[in-house]
Amino acid sequence: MRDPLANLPGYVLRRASNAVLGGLHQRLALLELRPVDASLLMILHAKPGITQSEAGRLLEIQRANMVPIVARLEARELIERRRVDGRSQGLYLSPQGEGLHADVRAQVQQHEDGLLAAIEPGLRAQVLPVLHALWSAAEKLA
Amino acid sequence: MRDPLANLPGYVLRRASNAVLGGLHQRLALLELRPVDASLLMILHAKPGITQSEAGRLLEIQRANMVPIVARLEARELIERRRVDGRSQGLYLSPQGEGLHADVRAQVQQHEDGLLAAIEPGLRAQVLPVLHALWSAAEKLA
DNA sequence: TATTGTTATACTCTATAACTATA
DNA sequence: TATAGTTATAGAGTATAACAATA
Repeated sequence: MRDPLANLPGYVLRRASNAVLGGLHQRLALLELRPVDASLLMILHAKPGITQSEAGRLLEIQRANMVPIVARLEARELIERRRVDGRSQGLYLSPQGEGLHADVRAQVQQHEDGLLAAIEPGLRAQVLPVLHALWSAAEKLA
Repeated sequence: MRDPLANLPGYVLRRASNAVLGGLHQRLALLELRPVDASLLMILHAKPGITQSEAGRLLEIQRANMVPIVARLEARELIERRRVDGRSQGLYLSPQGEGLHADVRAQVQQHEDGLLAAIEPGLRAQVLPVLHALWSAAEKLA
């Protein structure tokens, strides 16, 4: 056997994840964004006004680790903070942020089109169902 | 929409991978092993005498980063090094390593059985084909 | 009391460069 | 010249603890 771990779903899942993320990383680097930055831009586009903590819970990133991410995007004037109450602040895409979000969407779309094109047609429709099933199965066990 | 990124295969792939790996991490912690340690034990069981560099290429871990992994397992007397020539050394499971490998196999098997049991039966047979397709699609694009 | 944002910090994982000894 | 193993180091990502201000 060439790769003795190739029959282990968990192992293949991780290898696939790393390989796919690597490709996306390259594409997003063209926009000077990391994958996590891009995901936050997409969250803010879909849920404008969400707080930093809420976004962190959605992405499974802890409060403390959201700080440098938000600061980085704010420093580039891609996002804005507006006070909600004394302790919370809603996050919004700035006009530049909306513009860059469109580029992100395009890169993500091209990336995924490229991936799906390299997968046998009969399997394509199974990709998302299988991934969601694995995700929810793993979370149920935890 | 609850999670605006739930339609992105790459995102769901990463979330699924992290969730699955988290569960495996907990199980292997019972054996005081990290996932990468367990994967190396399985490689050595399947390919005794493989060199450190070859194992690294198989697992996509760079030479330099293999050093602490091998040192950790050797310090626990789970693996042995035998010189092949002046610069290479074959790696082998020690008797204790073989014993622990059996425990690793059992934990991995239970982990994956638990996962598959939480997935709709009709989807189970698609899991490995989809993951391999994603892996090889991503590597083709790179 | 619980939550938000923050700081500081530590640990793991990964990446690169350089060195030696050998092929 | 190329490869194996190694060292040192830097960069990410992630985890915990603590604090002030506010709900």
